[in-house]
Amino acid sequence: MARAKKDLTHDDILLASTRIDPELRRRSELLWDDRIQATRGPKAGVTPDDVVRAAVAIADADGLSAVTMSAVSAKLGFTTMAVYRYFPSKEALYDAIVDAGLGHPPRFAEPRADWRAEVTQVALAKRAMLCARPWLAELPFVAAPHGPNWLRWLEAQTDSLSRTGLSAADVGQMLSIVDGYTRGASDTAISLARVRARGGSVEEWAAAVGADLGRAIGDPRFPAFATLLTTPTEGPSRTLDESFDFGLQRVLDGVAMYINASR
Amino acid sequence: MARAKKDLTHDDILLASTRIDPELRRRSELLWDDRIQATRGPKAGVTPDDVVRAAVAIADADGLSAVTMSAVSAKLGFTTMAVYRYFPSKEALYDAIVDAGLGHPPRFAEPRADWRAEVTQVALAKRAMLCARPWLAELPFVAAPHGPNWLRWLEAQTDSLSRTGLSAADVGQMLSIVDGYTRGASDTAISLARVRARGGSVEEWAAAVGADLGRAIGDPRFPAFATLLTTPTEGPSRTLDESFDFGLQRVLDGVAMYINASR
DNA sequence: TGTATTAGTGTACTACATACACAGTACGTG
DNA sequence: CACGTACTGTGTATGTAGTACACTAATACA
Repeated sequence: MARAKKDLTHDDILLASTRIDPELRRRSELLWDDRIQATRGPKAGVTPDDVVRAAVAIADADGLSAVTMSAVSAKLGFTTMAVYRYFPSKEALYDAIVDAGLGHPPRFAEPRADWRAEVTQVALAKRAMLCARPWLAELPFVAAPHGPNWLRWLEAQTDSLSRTGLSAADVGQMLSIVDGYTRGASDTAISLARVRARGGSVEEWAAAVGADLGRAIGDPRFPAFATLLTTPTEGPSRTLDESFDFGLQRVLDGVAMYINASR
Repeated sequence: MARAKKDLTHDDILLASTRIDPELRRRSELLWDDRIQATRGPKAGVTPDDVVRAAVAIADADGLSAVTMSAVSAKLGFTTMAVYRYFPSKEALYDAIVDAGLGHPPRFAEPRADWRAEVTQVALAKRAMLCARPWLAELPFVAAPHGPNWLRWLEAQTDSLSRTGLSAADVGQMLSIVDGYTRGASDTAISLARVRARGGSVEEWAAAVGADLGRAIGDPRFPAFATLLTTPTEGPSRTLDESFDFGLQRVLDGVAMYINASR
């Protein structure tokens, strides 16, 4: 079957080097380039990293919407426009706080464990990181420039998955499965973490979510889901974390099945 | 092991009915209540649905950031404040366009297919829907009130998964696995769709993403990922869609394995 | 000792969400 | 049938935020 021209393969993505939007390129460079120390002029009072730290602190304390250019400047003791000396736009600053907020993945213990234990470890750590900084999930990950910390997480998972003996293409595929599940299935916990971060109670959050889902009960349009909600659970109910881990193991069962079949 | 008090189980989420933030409750009601037709006063020029349609059209055409209260009003031929007669805040309007944007899941053919085929069908449809309206993914799904269309998608997946004979709790678990993967693993395609929607070319997007990932090559911090990028693919490379479907099948392998073990 | 360069300031402009008071309209009751 | 009431859309105003631009002051190099 002929492949339509616009059906991009993963390989195509890497033959870059064509003209990139100069603004995007600039934003990306700010995440990677060791900034050149200016020689003339007054000494800078702070470093770009100080700016990022201030912005992250604000996001941690009061959520992403509190991270305004003037709030960051004020935190540093400057007037609003000062931040523009370090980041040309709010978007560029946001790129930087995302990468800073991601932090580092866990380091693997030596001697190395098997791939499955390691992949689980990183996935749980990533989920925990997202819950610790729920504002990260408010930003589009893929659309924005990728910084070094973003790659650190990819590297960790790639490293573990490479130990399976799969081909490079298959490793990439398994990576996207695990990471897709990790990010997608963390949404509920992240939403709870966000409410908590703003001082809301768990009960409040549960009430709001439960009330909306509960509308299914008695509504003829949602019979199966209503049954799901009203059937009492046999045995102990899982916490959100246990539920995530259980699901992860089912996903990894599928991954393992493919690995075994590939040998 | 004793469970800490704050470790919420899925069951706890449903014993709602305690005090809910009145603003949230109001926003939720706007998604569900059949609006009471006012008897006195001038006749409304448009319905709330018209407002939502106008807003969705703007989002489809120019992205979420173009959906401002004045843009929506202008599209309807009104001045800015008119929209506030229909939705008390921009957030409430956003709730409504999210639910409208979700649309309906595909209807299952009769006679019904097996659960796996149906789950695949809905997952692919959901991904296609998200790519068709990439602005949906910019909004926090879980945090916002859930409208009827949101439940329709849940209902479809629940319905299929219920045919497996699993317990209600397990159906819910499998649901969150499949939906987690579906949303998480659609990110890349959504990001591409967003660029396309704004008139950007595929090459442009690929160049930007590829350039950032390509920084791993030659960087000693990312050896495994660099290898992943530089190893030539044997055989045909997958498109993004094929890749998603392949991953989904691996996830469903894991789900099926659990189902078989549960019998 | 200039002179180019740069850090932070001050001011101003724009876009946007939204509060509030108002004008006109149409129903329902006396 | 008239009047009050409730409701729709308007006009105006305010606060917040992002950011352009010109300015002042500081610093190192020629």
